[in-house]
Amino acid sequence: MASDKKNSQKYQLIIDAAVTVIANHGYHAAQVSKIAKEAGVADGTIYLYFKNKEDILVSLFRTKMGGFISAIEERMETCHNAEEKLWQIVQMHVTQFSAQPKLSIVMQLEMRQSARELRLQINEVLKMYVHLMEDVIRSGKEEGIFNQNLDEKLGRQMLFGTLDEMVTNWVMNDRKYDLRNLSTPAFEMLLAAFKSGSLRKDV
Amino acid sequence: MASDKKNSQKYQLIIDAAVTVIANHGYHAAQVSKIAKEAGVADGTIYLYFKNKEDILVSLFRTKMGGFISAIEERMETCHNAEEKLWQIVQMHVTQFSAQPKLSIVMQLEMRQSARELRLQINEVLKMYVHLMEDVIRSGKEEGIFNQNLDEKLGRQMLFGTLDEMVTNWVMNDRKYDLRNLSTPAFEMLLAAFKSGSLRKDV
Amino acid sequence: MASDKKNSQKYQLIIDAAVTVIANHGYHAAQVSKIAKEAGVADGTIYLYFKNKEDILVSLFRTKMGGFISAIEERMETCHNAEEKLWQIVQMHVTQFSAQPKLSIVMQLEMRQSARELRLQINEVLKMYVHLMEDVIRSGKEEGIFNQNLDEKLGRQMLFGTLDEMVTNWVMNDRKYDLRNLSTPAFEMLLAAFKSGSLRKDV
Amino acid sequence: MASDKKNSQKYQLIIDAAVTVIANHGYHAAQVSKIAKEAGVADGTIYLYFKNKEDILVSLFRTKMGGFISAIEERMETCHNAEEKLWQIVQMHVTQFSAQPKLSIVMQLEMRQSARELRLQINEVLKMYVHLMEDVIRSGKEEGIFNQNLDEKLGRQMLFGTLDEMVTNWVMNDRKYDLRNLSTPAFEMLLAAFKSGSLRKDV
DNA sequence: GATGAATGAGTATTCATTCAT
DNA sequence: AATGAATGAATACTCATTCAT
Repeated sequence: MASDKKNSQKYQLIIDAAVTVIANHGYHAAQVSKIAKEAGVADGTIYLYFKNKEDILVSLFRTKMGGFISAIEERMETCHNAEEKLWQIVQMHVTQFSAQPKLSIVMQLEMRQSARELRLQINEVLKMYVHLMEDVIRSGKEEGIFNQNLDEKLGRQMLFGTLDEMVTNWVMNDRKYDLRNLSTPAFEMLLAAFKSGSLRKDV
Repeated sequence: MASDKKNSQKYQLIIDAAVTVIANHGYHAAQVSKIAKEAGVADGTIYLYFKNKEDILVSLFRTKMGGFISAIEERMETCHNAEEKLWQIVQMHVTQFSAQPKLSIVMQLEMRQSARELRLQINEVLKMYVHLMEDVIRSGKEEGIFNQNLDEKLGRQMLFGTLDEMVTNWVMNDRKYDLRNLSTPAFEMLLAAFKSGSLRKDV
Repeated sequence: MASDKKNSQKYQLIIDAAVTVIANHGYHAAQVSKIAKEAGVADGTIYLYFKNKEDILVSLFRTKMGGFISAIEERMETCHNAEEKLWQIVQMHVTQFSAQPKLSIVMQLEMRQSARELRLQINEVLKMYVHLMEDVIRSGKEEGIFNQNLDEKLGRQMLFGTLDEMVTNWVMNDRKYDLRNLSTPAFEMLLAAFKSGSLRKDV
Repeated sequence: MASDKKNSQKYQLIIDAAVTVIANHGYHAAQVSKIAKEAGVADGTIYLYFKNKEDILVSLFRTKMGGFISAIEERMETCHNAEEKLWQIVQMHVTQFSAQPKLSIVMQLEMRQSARELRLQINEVLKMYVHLMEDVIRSGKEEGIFNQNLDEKLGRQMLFGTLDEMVTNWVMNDRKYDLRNLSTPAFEMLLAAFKSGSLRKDV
């Protein structure tokens, strides 16, 4: 039944309405009634598809971030080594946010204002992304491309932290510049960082 | 007069009470009356020292983050080159948060839930830190240590993004490990990243 | 839609509850929650029908005073000259307040304690009554019944001031006597006053 | 001791400060601290001269209205008959308010917003004025100038209601015109009203 | 499935008054 | 007498959620 609902037309309709309302009015002004109005349904109808307001937001995050990560995972399969994979992560991360300005606002600025409890659920979704990143770093080490001493968690923190800060800055500056221009230099710096230890070791 | 108040004993008392309450109960459960009780003053007394609730939080951030940044700036003066300065930023950032667990929770998790308006004021304070970081990167380029093509803003985003993500992960994992152990590998990776371009140029 | 709400059962229910609460407890003790309880609805329901507390009071005044004035205007149409009209004003003013003791308390004593802003809106409603009175005085002059030199505004001030003071005194004396007994002598005095100049002119 | 205080310099200083503050900021914005500041004394000092805030306002009313009524009573003594006395009341009432714009605002608009309890004490002060007016009407009847059937209370209500409404309208219209110009026509109308019955009796 | 009117818990802030100095 | 820092009670309004239709 849950799956029935998630495949239903209105389920997506309501999630997209939530994205629009949050992007336009901000997280704190995104009342359930406003989302219902944007979706063209009655307030009560929301509760036929979602347990409560938090469920809308978690579902929003799961759906959108899920698609985001899936797209990257798909690309991974075409890659021959960790360097290419790293490039795909950087490039896809930047490209996908570039292509969805409304979603960028919601993800980078507004949803971060959410309560602790919701943030925990968001983190559950992000774990997939985290694992993906750590897998790439691990395989890079196995391939001998990255420094053998590279801490996988620290590497992932640098990778995610850098990408996240890049996108956040871009959104906070009203998306005035083309974020995609930063993917190549960012990739090169991250690559150098991940290789770094090895360089010195060679000496 | 404003300075009188800020130097007063109770001003700090109330700010410290706010840190404690937010760390213990979370941002959304931090009612003014709870802060007053923790500080051992009457609710109304709060308003002799702060304009409103938002003012408590902004002052908290300004005071604590101001001290944080000042401590780093002070260290800068003892450094002879950009590499040393970068090390000081990484090391001090990590050390200062390590030493103040309650403040870490407040800064990394709770205050990010604040409303847009408050976050704008927080960003004003952070600008000082951003400038400090960009200054270091710029001087590193001038000294020929960092890649001449290194984008100062992108470099700063990587620096801040990495440090911020490191601390956030540490806090979210209940500070189970010693954050300071990460400062050396993080510094080395960042240094390699900032030098990276130059290596290729040498070729 | 606004009209839908104003015609709704609950709109009137709440206004009548406000009259009762204000009459019984006084203006300053008339909390929204008390009005809601008296009306038998939840606090929040009030805000489905009124913008805020002030809106309840303005609506109360507009509704009640509007009906009051309409009743007088209706009677005006049956009158053949200004003297009859003047009589209707005096008699209806006195009769209507006599018939609604609770409303008299609210109008004459309690609502006058309202803040400046609310009083401005009250004055807007009263303007209708003022115009009605001035129209009668003007027509009396045109009919040659009242003194040609009679200042319309001054005449209206005497008419309203006298009636208002009569009702206020009656309410403040706990409505111990029959206010309607004063309508005939009051009318005769006002009539003499309005004619007065003309008498001397004849000489 | 009470008399000591009332004769003290600061007692009057504080009352005059209250008039100024209420006239400038309105009744509801006239906080004790604002009055203290205007008077140039500390908040606590107020309570050495007045029991509480209400006591300031009652004292204000008693002092100012007392002087107002005394001035009229004094004039009464120079009058030879009720007609002259009536003229003095009308003329003095209008003249005294004309001469004190700030006090007019306070008396006619602002103090009427006061709570029921305060209003009762104000009415106590006004009783002196009421008696004065009723005395004049009674003497007018005894002198055969006014209608023998004239109800003293009703007559007084007309007299006070008319004067009060005249002054209130003048204040509400920002004192744009010379109120004193209305004293003669108002007097003539009132005189006619008070004589009225007698005219018909003569017939 | 769909509606939307009704619910009611929860909280920042002001300001008259006090009292230690 | 004078001060002014400290007190703490009191209240309108929002909005997620329900449920009768």
